[in-house]
Amino acid sequence: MPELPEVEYASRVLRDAVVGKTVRDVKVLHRAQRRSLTSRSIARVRGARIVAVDRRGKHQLITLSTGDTIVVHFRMTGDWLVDQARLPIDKFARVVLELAGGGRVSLVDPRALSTITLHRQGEEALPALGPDPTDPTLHVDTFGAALSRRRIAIKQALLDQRVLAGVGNIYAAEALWLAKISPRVPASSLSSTRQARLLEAIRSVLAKAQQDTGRYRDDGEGRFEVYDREGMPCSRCGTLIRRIVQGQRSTYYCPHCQRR
DNA sequence: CGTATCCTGACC
DNA sequence: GGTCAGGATACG
Repeated sequence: MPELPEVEYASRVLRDAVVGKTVRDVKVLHRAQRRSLTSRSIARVRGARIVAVDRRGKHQLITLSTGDTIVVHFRMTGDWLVDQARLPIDKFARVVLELAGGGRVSLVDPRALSTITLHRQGEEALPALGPDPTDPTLHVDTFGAALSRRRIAIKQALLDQRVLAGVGNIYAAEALWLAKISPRVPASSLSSTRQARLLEAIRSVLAKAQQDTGRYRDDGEGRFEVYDREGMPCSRCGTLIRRIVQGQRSTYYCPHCQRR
């Protein structure tokens, strides 16, 4: 469940659970995570107090009293589980933070593709990222300039975190549908009018998702207009939604509303 | 630029 | 048994 709105929600859950607490111990339960979170890193975390939790794009940043920063990325299937250290561990727990006082936060991730890394103070903790689309100071011109430099399909440009941080496969498709833009047109070909319409659509789709996230857990039909709706009618025109593959990711779109 | 790779589970 | 999955990176 992790695109910007879901990660924003998860980071709030984490913040409420850990800020002000001391890390008693860290346990890495899967070899995939051990590659990035070494026993040397764990030794630096143990005993530190958690000062803050922030989000940037799909990354969560945990600031420690030592000045170090833990960066967590959920990739496809990561999430937090907050409970007590005395309870049985979740089947899919990959990394566990045990807190002083008996609290526990588990990084649960069936596919174990999540990453968790430790960065020293002053060291760059994040990869190169474009602005968050939710940042109100982001101006259309900045977004447009980033798009105009890319000849790749607009859908793929939206997935490039250096263009915008936090947009993933679902909301890229949803935003393009809302803006009535074909996922296959070159990013650089969008007029400034369409650039503006697209940024607005992205913001709208993310804001709506943010409202829904956490409020109704998951379930659900009817959450998306095009994503995972191949062969179903477009809610605007009735044309059947189509699925194509771009950069090894599924793209869903309405071939009528989203012509080039 | 496209392609393979990291993992595991769900589903056909 | 094969395919697909809300992500990103390393490679040729």
